[in-house]
Amino acid sequence: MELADQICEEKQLKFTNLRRDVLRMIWERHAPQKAYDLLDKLQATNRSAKPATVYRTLDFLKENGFIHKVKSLNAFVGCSHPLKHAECYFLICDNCTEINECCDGDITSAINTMTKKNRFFVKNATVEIAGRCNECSKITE
Amino acid sequence: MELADQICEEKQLKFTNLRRDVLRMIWERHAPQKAYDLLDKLQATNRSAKPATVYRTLDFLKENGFIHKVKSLNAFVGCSHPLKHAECYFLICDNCTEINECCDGDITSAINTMTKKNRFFVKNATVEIAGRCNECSKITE
DNA sequence: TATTTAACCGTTATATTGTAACATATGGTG
DNA sequence: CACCATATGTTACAATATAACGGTTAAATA
Repeated sequence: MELADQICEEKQLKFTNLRRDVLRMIWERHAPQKAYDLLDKLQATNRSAKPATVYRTLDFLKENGFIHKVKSLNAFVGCSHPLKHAECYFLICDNCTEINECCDGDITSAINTMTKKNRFFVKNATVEIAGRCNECSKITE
Repeated sequence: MELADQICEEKQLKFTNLRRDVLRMIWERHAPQKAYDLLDKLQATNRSAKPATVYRTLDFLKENGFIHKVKSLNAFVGCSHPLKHAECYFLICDNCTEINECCDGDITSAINTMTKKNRFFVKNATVEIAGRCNECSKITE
């Protein structure tokens, strides 16, 4: 959060209460959160919140690298290093729904090699790996 | 399509007209197609088609490895090698919307190494790379 | 052949996810 | 203060997806 403050100041972005609240909510849980769940929470203190309120705010946070959208879940998680927002890959446990952001250079360079071979110019790579975290792999089937 | 026929026979799956039609529609274009677009096309010949019709059929095709869902687009593409359906990665041109299925061992092994390091047990890896294909990179900004 | 059963499909309804468009407020700048 | 840009409020709706139930079909077994 303090980092977000810093970055907004540097980039001259308006880190309004609304944006601050939503980012805080997202960081409150370790698991991806749905837009409409965030909306419910928002409405607890901000009666006028509507879908557009949430989606606009999420857009701002996404564009500025503070959060990621997890596409396989249609849900949102905080980004733990907004400054190098690009090479972020996710490990998503389908039992406990915890999510783990990983930045792996080997994956990045494998992607780069592969895309170069295909003469493809990458803007953005989505890597979302679903499975079981170590804890959950022991317990349930 | 013939391959699909074969596989269904081997696996004792019922490759009904509906399923066959939807798979054919998906293969008709090289770009990912939306569920509701497929529904529109279906309704041209099959008045009774409803959302559930399409989604059920897509589920069948997905579960049996004939198609992929492209999560970053909420759209569906044919799988070019249903028999080894696992290590499929996508290059998605955001200009012409063509999509390219790639099976890259280096990416797979980078993912395996990374997940092992994190003691994570992979069930399924989604890799969707957005950018420009060679053609489109020359033309538009 | 008759009976059973499981899968497939039709149908209605509704849930979930996401945007468009326009009005109003707010805060910085000339 | 007047102006402008950006942010937010508000209404309406579009797009994506699933639940639930009943009828039909086709294959399997008695």
